[in-house]
Amino acid sequence: MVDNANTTETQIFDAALRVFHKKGLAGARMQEIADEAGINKSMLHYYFRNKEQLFSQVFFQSFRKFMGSVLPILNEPNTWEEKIPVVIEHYTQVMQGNPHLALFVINELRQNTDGFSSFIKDNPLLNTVFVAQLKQAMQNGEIRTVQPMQIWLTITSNIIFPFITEPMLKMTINFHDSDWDGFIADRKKIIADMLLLYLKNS
Amino acid sequence: MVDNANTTETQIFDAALRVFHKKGLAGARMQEIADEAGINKSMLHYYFRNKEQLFSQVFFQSFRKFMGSVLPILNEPNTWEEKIPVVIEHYTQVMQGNPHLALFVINELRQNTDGFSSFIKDNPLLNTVFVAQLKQAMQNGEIRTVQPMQIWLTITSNIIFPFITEPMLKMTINFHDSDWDGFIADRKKIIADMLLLYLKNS
DNA sequence: GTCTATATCCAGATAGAC
DNA sequence: GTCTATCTGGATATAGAC
Repeated sequence: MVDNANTTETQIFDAALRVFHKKGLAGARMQEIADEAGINKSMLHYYFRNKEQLFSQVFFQSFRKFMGSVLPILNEPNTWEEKIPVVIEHYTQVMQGNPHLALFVINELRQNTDGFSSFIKDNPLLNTVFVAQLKQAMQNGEIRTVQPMQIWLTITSNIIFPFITEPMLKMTINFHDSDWDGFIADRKKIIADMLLLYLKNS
Repeated sequence: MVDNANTTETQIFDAALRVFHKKGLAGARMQEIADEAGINKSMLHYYFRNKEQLFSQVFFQSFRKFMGSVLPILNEPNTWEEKIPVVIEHYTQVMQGNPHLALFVINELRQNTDGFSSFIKDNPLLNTVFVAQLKQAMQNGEIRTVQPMQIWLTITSNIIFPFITEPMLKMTINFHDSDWDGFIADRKKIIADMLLLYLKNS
């Protein structure tokens, strides 16, 4: 099988992803993407026709990575309680590997709600095994009755928000880089402990 | 005293604030700001010289509203326990009154870390009465020992993140507008309860 | 202070040689 | 497929009349 991982097209795509993630659709420049890819600007148009289409491809891959990558975890055959730290660990690693991903997706989605809504609607988040397990545990009286969406938002807010405000945090307080890693490590445990304690205490 | 609230200059500033909040620095257009203010485009340059300066003024006011407005609350002479729901309520109202504020500040700050750092550093967040009270309670063994920054991030993440992802949430699940208000009302109580439970359970 | 007209620049996109 | 050169539209900014 031929390795197509390093074709011109993928080089452009990877460069575009980096630039769009950092600058957004409005702030990105085709010239900068070309420079980042180390090729000529016309090549962008040759392979992707125009800026809009190049952006679309980057956006949809990013959206899937941000929203879709967690679904398999939520549908695994372990307990809801076991899933929580796994989800936290998952998002931590996604954020660490793609520092601009979350803010990019949130931002572009906010500005172009209409354009993407057809692609995105019917997100199966609320139909996962995880949510079914939570509802069951609530019915059984094992945990407090709360909207599953509140639980989901508690998990994601607590782990994603620190990353998107990371530059601000490092600026306003004196975080050294070594402190940051420890801070995130602590945070993973705190979030899981806090949520479990809340759910089980009725 | 003369009322200067409706001068051309303030009309421009208010219009610029709305447009910059929605579109960001890179996405905003001077023409759109002029249209929004109902005046001629040259007026923007007459009063604010150029786009950069107009943006700066908008940004710094927004930053103060986002970060600075909570400081008085944290320094009031009530207990740390009383402050928590007040802070949550405060941020809820700021978000509801300025739907684009948080994402705007987070975003522009991320893209121009250097440009604003001198203005922003030495944020007195960690020197507030609130943080002093938390440390004291930890020393007394009244609450669990955690970095105050973890507590602060738990409060802000849980209440701000849902607002900045609001369009996404309304898109991916079926939130009707009436549900949303109830969801936020529930959320305020959940966050406070969850955090207090966690802190007091050692 | 407010407007119209215009200068200047820059980014996206295309034409066409190789 | 890849490059250089160029076109075109749009956005910031200025000049200058009133």
